[in-house]
Amino acid sequence: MSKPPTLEPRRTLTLRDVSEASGVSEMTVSRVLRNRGDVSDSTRERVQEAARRLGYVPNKIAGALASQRVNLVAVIIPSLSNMVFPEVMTGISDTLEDTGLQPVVGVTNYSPDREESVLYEMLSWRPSGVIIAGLEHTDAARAMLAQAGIPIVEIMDIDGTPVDSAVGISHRRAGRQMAEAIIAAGYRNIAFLGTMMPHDHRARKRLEGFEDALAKAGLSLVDREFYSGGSALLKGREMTEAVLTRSPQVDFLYYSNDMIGAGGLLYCLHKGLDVPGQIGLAGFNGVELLDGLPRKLATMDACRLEIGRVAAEIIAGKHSSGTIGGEVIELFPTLQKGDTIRG
Amino acid sequence: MSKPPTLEPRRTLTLRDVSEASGVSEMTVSRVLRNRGDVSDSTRERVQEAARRLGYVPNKIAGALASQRVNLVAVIIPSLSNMVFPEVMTGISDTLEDTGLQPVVGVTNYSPDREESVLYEMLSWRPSGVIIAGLEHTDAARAMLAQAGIPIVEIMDIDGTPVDSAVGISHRRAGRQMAEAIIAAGYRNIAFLGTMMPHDHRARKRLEGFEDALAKAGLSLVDREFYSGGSALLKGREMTEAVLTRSPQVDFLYYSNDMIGAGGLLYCLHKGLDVPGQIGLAGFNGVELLDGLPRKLATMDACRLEIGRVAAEIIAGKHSSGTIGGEVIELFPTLQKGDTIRG
DNA sequence: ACGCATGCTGTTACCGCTAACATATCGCAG
DNA sequence: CTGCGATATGTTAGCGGTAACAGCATGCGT
Repeated sequence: MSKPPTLEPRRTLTLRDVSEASGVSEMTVSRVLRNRGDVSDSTRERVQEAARRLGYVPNKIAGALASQRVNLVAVIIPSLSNMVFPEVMTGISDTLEDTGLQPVVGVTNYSPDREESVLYEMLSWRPSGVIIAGLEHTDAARAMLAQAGIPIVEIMDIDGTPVDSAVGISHRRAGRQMAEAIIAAGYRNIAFLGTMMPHDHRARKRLEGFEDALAKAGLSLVDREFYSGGSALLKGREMTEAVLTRSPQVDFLYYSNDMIGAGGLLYCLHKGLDVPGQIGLAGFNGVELLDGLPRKLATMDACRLEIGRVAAEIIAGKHSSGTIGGEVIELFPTLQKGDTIRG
Repeated sequence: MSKPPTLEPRRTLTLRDVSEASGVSEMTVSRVLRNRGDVSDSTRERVQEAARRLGYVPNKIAGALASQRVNLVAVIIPSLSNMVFPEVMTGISDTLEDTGLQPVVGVTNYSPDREESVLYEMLSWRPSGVIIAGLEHTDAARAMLAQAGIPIVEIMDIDGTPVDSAVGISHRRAGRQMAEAIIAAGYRNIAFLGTMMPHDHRARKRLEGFEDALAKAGLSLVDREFYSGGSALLKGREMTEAVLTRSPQVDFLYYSNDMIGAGGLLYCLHKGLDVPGQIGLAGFNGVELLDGLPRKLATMDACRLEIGRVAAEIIAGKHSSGTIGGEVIELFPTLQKGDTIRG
């Protein structure tokens, strides 16, 4: 590596360097760079020129320590690889865009312990707020959240007691609604296919709501199949084959997410089954992927974008409601029957 | 909100609080909490107990300023929603796991200006290293990277000149290889379908390599179709229909990514076309999704996990090669012919 | 007995920046 | 001319930790 043609980067620059280069005090440089307080136009220009020429990048660590203000928002989610959280992130980023706040992502892989340590790590950077998925946390994590003294928003789920605020949907209700729609369409031999992850509380709650509604109609699941890991599309295919082989009487397949539902749908179509006449299917999430499938899978959208948007608004303090903290905002997903529930 | 039953969190705790609560100096508390230096067992326990009881969370801002050490690695990528970067992230996280380093993600949405400002923002937190996608950056961004005085790893692509280190594949070569395989299989009327994004340099380079190889065989693309935004699966379907309608003689469809390729494949199968006899298809990336498709799409994996792993190793300073900075590491993707190229 | 390494704890001086206050300088009403 | 508010800049004192070094026992070889 040849050294760059300009100034060699001997050590990192400080305000003092810019101050010396422009002949004013550090304080004035600080004011110019933060665009705060009164500075004469001539000084401002001189300082900006010097900063640009030197390639000065301010040290936010020192700035944050001195000002006791950090423009970071901790976002803690279980995973990035399943289409749902990236969209929540989009909602958050878009809303935070013009607030000066910046999201910082931490991933837990659905492990409560990992969540706890990620949270600890992020809190030690003293963020302005925390957005965290789910209502289930370790006792220690809950205590940290409560003590942090900053706005906390638990997202995705509202079936439980939040530490501070919550934005999400009722997964129990979502499961119930889907069951009711399926029953109303005349299906009676219903199977469930989903994740095995013991820590996917939202999938669990949907199943609970689903079974409640079945029970109310005097029905119960005729079969169930669980998976973990691997290609969701492929798993959906394999699980569907397993269920249909084991329980040929099944006339409806309820999947815990759209990806495995899509796999199941492809399998059924491949087998030449009559969908939705002979057999119906439904997933959950309303992922965009489904638009490209040969037939549209029934699903419920999880209001992901909206959840991100509202959570960010609460943190940024610009959410409509005037109350300070402690609100639970329920969003209502719409059921899209697609082409895989008859009627 | 009722106040928690224990101590009210009046203000955030400092080392001093723990120090007073345990009757030792702040320095000793600091030593205990960082597990550094010699501390007697009895003192250690007393301090830990106090810290735990108070719910003390250290202030890394102050710590970083004092120690001039920050355990963060900036990771700057164009997007999170397309399956490829999440997997790179996994490689990075896994490798950084036991180094004490922590990745922090910034997303640019394929905008060079946004990349520049995200980079500026992250550098102002003085990270220990930067992992950034691609070799194309604004002049200002390149200057910042060069001046930062920390290890920089540009990932995904090696067709160009890196600021410091680079880990990736040659997309030009990848395009060329795929073209050669297609020609060898006897296809002659080849169309390209891909993103229009002017800033997806890697897709562009693949296409360039692809066309080079075609030209060398005396061929050229008989049609091309571009898209941007929307559901990739659906777009693949629509574009494929458009191309096949417009240019019925086409016997091979080369897609710039697997997702649109999958859409195209589903369309072809739906239309009852003979794949790969009558028409062949290929994508790029080797995404796991493909495993669930009725037929396996030909593709080339982009070595995503490996790229993340190696990049993180370089930052962590534990990469095999003894050299200090400035290395270009080329990875070699394998071509998977799947079921959509004949022969 | 002495010297010296070793274990444990405390003291001091910053890290780079900003809040708060102090200090010019100037225009202009009284 | 005086006084006072606005404008523009500088000075001081931290923010909450940690590096570096300074005590002060204690143990041990000689």
